[in-house]
Amino acid sequence: MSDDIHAADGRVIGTRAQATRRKLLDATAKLLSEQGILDLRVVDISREIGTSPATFYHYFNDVDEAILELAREATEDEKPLVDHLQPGWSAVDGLTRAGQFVDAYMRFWDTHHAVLRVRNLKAEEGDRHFRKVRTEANLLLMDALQDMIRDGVSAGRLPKSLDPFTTAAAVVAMCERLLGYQPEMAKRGSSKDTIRDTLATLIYGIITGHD
Amino acid sequence: MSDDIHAADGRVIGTRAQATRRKLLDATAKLLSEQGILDLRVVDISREIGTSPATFYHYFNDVDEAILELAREATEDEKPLVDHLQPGWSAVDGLTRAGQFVDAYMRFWDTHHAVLRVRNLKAEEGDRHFRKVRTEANLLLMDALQDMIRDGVSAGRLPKSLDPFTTAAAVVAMCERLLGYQPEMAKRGSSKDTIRDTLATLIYGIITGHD
DNA sequence: GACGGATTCTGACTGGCCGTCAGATTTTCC
DNA sequence: GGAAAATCTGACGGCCAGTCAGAATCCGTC
Repeated sequence: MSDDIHAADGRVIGTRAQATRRKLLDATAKLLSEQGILDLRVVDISREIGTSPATFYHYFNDVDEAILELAREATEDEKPLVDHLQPGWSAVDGLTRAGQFVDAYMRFWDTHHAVLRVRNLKAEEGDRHFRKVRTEANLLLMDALQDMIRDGVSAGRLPKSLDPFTTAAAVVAMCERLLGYQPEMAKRGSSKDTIRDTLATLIYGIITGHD
Repeated sequence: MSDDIHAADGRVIGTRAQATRRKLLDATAKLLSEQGILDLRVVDISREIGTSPATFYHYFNDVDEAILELAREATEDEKPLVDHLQPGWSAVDGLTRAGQFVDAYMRFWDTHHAVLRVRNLKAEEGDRHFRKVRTEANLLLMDALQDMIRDGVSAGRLPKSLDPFTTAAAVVAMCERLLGYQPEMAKRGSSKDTIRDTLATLIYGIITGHD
């Protein structure tokens, strides 16, 4: 597989075209976070960069394809988060490290939440491509988490009824979804810092079995 | 506020109309779980019950309004779950009780996931009505969870850095989202039972501070 | 510096869905 | 049986998706 960038018809494209494609992707991301997927129209995306819908369809077969590309880019930004999830969180520094992971995750979420929302919707509605992208992204974190959890179980700090893979998934699930609640929680008195500290404490507890 | 059922123009409707409205709601729910929100068309909903789009618009101003109603109905089905979340989970029976809660939650989710998915999407995209419905539904469980968590914190079984409200939100978040991962996890070897047991163990641990 | 082929872009069109409204049909009640 | 109320729908204007033929631009070559 090559890294060349293709138009919708599969042809490799030059630098001018690459710039147009990039502008279309950026406009898609912008409108997605401003208006949401249900009101996203190709006309608007095109207008946003001063071109016509036909141009959009020159680069993408449909809107999904553009969003899928944005979701892949989000996955790239998720990769560095794994660095925070290396085995060996101790009773001394574990909570601090969990906090650092949560900080990084929150930044990642802030940047990409509009796209991730659609990725998750389409994945849950059964779209094959979005499922694949989501699963790959989640496995990045889950593989690392799984190892740490397995350590905790075999050291007897965590109950044997915890399946490491499922627990890892639960941790990712908790992070993802809790941040989705943020705006409503803010209204009821949970500040960003409270969320951060609570999430870090929970993750630290779940993963290591320390309290 | 009365319990009378209204058409889109606000007039109270009779029994024949109520039956039509109900059929439209059922058809909406059916197509929502079959095709997803992005491909949901009013024409299809109407055709499903052998009527015309104009009839749909007689009862709902738009598709959102119908889905909002379905989301409210889901909330009704969520209320009984609170019974499982009464303080006093002990080291002896706590895990069993957590398991019963998870069982009930999984049944609830199975029934309503297509609607809940849209409710959550719209809520996260900032729709006021869907936010309200989601918040109210979540608070049902969170209020009960919060009390249990507060008990755990004041008894010293849970760390003080856990904010009870945020922790309650995290538990709900974990349940909701993890079940969304189910199909993909099944492919990687996490059976429904594994998910159930792991989730129960996690909830039991988070809420009570026992391991 | 202008010519020709390759690349990139777009105007204009078809088809389909949304949402409305006037009026047809059915029910209710006297 | 007939008038009034309730319920339903055919038909239409407007808007957006997606396509295609051809216009505009770019780039290497002489």
